[in-house]
Amino acid sequence: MRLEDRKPFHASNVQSLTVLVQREVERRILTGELPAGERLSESALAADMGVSRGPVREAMRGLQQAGLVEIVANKGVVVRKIGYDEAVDLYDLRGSLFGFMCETMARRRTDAQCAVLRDKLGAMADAIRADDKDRYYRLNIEFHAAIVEFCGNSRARTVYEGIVKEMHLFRRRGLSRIENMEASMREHEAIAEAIVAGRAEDAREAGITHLRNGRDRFLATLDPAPESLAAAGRDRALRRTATAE
Amino acid sequence: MRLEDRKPFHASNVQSLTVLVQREVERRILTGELPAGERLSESALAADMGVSRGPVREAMRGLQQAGLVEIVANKGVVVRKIGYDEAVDLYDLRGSLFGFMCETMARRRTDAQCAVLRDKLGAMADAIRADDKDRYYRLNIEFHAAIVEFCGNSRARTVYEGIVKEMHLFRRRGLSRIENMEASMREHEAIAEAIVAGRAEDAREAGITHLRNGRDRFLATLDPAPESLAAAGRDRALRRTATAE
DNA sequence: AAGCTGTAAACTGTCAACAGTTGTCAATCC
DNA sequence: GGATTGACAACTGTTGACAGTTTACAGCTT
Repeated sequence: MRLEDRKPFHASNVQSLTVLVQREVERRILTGELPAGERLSESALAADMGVSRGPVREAMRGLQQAGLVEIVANKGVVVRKIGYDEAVDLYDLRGSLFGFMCETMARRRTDAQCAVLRDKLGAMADAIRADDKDRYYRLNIEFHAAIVEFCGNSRARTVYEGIVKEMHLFRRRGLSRIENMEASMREHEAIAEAIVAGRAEDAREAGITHLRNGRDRFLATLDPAPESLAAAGRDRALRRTATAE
Repeated sequence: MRLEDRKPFHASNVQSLTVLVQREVERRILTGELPAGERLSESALAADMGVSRGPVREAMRGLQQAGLVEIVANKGVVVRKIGYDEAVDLYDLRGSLFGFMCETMARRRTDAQCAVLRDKLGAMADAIRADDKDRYYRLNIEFHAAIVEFCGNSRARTVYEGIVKEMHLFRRRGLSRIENMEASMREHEAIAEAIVAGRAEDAREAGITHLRNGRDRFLATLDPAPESLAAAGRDRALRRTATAE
């Protein structure tokens, strides 16, 4: 499939090859088609996609800034590898940002936005009753996306979405499973309730709590959870040595 | 001055032209040498720095991802222009991040790090006694930088520093002035105290408060402060029309 | 046999040239 | 007179080629 064939034609869809290449490589990384640690050859990518090396190089530069690849001078570019501690840091940062966005949306919410949140919640409750985990997972993503969008802080949104992408670099399994739908649902309800009521501080805490629980649920599924996770005030150098992988 | 002459030679300093160009253009943007809204010509930049257009294009791609420039297909690159509302959003986001970093440092702090904070505070008190605003300003930056570094979350640091850079795109004056050193000092003391004591939640709130106050002090100096700032729950579209500039 | 050295292949960094697009401006038509 | 069209200039998008570096491997030395 040629890159240009993806979307129906429209003037605004005519992008530079750089953008197309960047999007495609990003997709391959996020789907795991290009696993973390993989070394990327410019010429190989260029040949594979039928373009010259220029656009590929530019795309790599963009992906580097986005944190998805690392570029070493005269050696090449590799898909970033994320260790256990770094993943925990990303989870925490993401949680803090999500809390901020919940708080911000609570301050700026409109009735229409609140209605959207309520709709999503209703659909999620339906999914639970039908025991449809896949549908619940999709709605879960939509619920989060709605808050991210409605918070209205576009820079926060960019940063948040970048971090979510980056987190895909850490392991791959488990990311699309929600074991305890009921617990997840209760947390969503708490978030939505606080936002709708305009209780900004409560919304922030509910958002952070939700992601912290999600983090713990996910990390608990990992092989031998390094004890460093629980220990507070732990030394940085020490943690580095305990890096997963 | 040639780009290569900046630093003493070391193997790790041998960077690609792309990196050198990106750094140089970033410097010109942050110093205001290239004002917001300025249109950048690849050929002109390339000629000016004595390189070809390739590295310049790659550097532009990096600066775009960093939020410092905007690239429009087939039209060119312009230094990003930030309006009033966007600046307020950036301040809020930065505050939230700084709070997160204070909180995180409070959890992970070491004695050596606490000693550094105390040293900075002492030096700042000296600067106040000497009524040396410039010195206080430098130390203020160092104090913030220390927290950013000691929080240990490297991704948070990257994001935070990127946002600080981006904020330079909004106006330029006033950014390097601190009117009320005593008030600023008290806030710093509150942050440091909470961190040293390990009171993470207090540290977070002190950090957020500090930046919120800084934001208000700065925004208050702007010409006709749009009333939108004070109004909570304000409509997004309306705010957009009130954009400064 | 283990380690070192030199050579060659492969790849990255950079450049200059070509192709395609956008914007300008003057001439033309209604 | 105003709007439209066409050509020209300037610039961006892309390409292929060349130079310098890294890496792997074969051959040599100890």
